[in-house]
Order: sequence, then structure tokens, then C-alpha cells
Amino acid sequence: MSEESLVCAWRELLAKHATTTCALERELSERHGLGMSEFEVLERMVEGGQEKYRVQEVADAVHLSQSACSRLIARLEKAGLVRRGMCEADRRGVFVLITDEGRARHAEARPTHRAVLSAVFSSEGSPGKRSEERSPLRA
Amino acid sequence: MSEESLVCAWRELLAKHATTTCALERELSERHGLGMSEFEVLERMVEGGQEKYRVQEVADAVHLSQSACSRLIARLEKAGLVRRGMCEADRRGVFVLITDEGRARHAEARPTHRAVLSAVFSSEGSPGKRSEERSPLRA
DNA sequence: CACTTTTCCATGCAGATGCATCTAATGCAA
DNA sequence: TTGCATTAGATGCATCTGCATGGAAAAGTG
Repeated sequence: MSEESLVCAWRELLAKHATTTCALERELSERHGLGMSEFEVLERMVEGGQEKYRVQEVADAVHLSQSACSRLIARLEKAGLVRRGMCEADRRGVFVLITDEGRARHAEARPTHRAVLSAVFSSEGSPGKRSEERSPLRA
Repeated sequence: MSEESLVCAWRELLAKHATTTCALERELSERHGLGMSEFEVLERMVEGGQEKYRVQEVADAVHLSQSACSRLIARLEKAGLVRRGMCEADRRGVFVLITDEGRARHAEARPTHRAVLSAVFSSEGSPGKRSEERSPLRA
């Protein structure tokens, strides 16, 4: 892969990430009181098919540091969307489980999430001519 | 595009973004004292072919809010990598230009940046079997 | 068993980001 | 000209993030 196309691919990825993240953050927060990472955590827990998860497990799944994830789970717990408990097997550990309210909130937000993805991924497809060309610093 | 593949594509994008960003941040910071966004700004200014840029112009190019970009430019200025000046045409405005030191730093960091992209994009390509499968919460 | 190292999660802390807001300079219209 | 809406960029503030650290428990070593 040529260096040029490598950089180009990376910039496209950055652009798409920025657009999507921004839209998701806005819509999820406005309509469901959830941040993107929060939604992501709930979704992983719903889809994972397990009941309990370890903090580090969740962190890996959503690409967050262990500390960020710890706090994120704390926020979700305060909101009543997950519960934390002691791990009997390994008493250093903590397990996290999604509550019914958490499942409900996820189910409610899911269509919004999908709609945003659909909108962004289809419109950003490839059609030429973006809205405004403003300078040599093209995004 | 099916909803399932949409979500799948988005997760791949998230994963790649996380991996690359993390690696870039680490390498650029460790070896050149630059954050990823800082490098990005310098690069856009070098490649843009202009001498002066407006703050908002830079912000759009690197997918940052105007406020974040304002502070980022302030950091770069403090480091001597860019200069800010008054815009005679529109005295509300500010122009930003890269200094020789800024060009030098960019040139120095560029190989690192490319190396990281190359490493991440080629290894993450598609080969099956990631290092560890740890749970149903696959990243 | 006593001791050291490692692992798990929480937390102090500093840095970056976005939103809302503020000031100054334009622009437009009466 | 005067007055109001708009635009450019800076800044206060709250939030989120990662790094480094801390305490507790487990695992490894002699």
C-alpha cells in the first residue's frame, strides 16, 4: 500500500469517525440521555449473552482505558442502568450486570443508533462534491 | 446495506480508530513531543500550500471544534511551531502560519506518523485470529 | 508459612474537548 | 449615522479521558 493511499485512507477514517461520533453523541444524548460510550457498553452487555461481566472485559470491548471504564460504569450504575457486585470467585474483582431498566433504555435507543449509522454511512458513501469547498485544507 | 453489516462496519471503524489513535498518540508524543491533533494541524498547514490560515479553517480540517482548535493553536504557538497575527482585512479574524521550527518538527515527525499507519493498517488488515479471544464481548 | 509480585478495580490529577458565552469587528437596513 | 443581527475567535465551565498510584486480594517463590 503506497504511503499516499495509506494517509488518504487514514484521513477518510478520521473524517467518518468524527462525523459519526458527533452525530451519535448528539442524537443519543438528546433523545435518550446516553453518551455514545454508554450506549456501546449497554449494547455489548445485551449482545454478549452473559449475565455478569468484569470491568476490564467491558473496557476492552469499547476501547476505553480501565479507569475510564470504571467511571463510566459508575455513571451507569448511578443512573440505574447497571449494577455492580462483588465477585465471590475472585474478591478483588467486580462484576457488572445490566438491569431491566438498562435493557429497556438500550432497546429504546437502539433505533436511533441504527438510524444515525445508516444516515451517515450511506450519505458519506462516495458521491462527489461535498457541500462546500473552502480551502486547500480540505477535510 | 443491512443493519447488521452497518453495525459491523461501524465497530470495525471504531476499533481501527482506537488502535491507530492510541499508537499515534503514544509514538508522536514520546518521540517528538506532539499530540496527534497537533501533528495533524502542522501537516495540513504544510500541505495546504498557503501561508496563512484562519482558525476556523484549521478547525474544519482536523475535525475539532473552534474552541478546541483555538487552544490547540495557542499550545502550538507557545511551543514556537506556529505564529498568530492580526488579519488586516478583517480585524476580528486571526491568521495562523507555520514557523520554520514548525516545518522542521513536522518533517521530523512525519516518518514516525507514516510508520505507525503502515504498521497498524497492514497488521489489522484481515488475517483471522486475533491474539486473544477473551469473551463474548469481542472488540 | 512468610514474602514478593502480579492482578483487579478505584481514585487523584492533569490535559483535552465541546458548549455556551463574551468581546470586538462587520454587515445590513432604516 | 444609528441600531440590530451576524461572525471570528477567546475563555469559563463541566465533562471525559488516560496515566500513575493506591489498597486489597490472589498467585507465585523459597
